Amino acid sequence: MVTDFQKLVWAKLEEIPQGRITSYKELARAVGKSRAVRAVGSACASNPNLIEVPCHRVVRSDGKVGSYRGGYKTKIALLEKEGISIDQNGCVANFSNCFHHFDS
DNA sequence: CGATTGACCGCTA
DNA sequence: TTAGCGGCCAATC
Repeated sequence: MVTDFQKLVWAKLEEIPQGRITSYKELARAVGKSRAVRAVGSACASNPNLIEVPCHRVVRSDGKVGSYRGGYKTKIALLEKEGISIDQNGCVANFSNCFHHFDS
């Protein structure tokens, strides 16, 4: 089932330009629920369009890439393909540099 | 319809 | 400074 909340989250994801990333917290704030970070995760976890929707551009606010529906390594591979560098600790190298902030 | 889980965040020890 | 616990919102079983 596709709810309005999910569509809202996915819509925000598409606003992220290529080579940029965002965090679940920022994404939650963008949809008007800054405390619903876990809900955003659930919404993306149920995302049927892993390629169509750039859900791999979403990372944790502490700098780590977090997890991914299609697998941890797959997320890293996609991010590197977008130009994002990931270190051995599973953290985004250019985190602050490539971070995308929403208007809201 | 009620309970549990999950791609998390922030505070406390 | 690092590790652990509780809380939050939605989706899924």
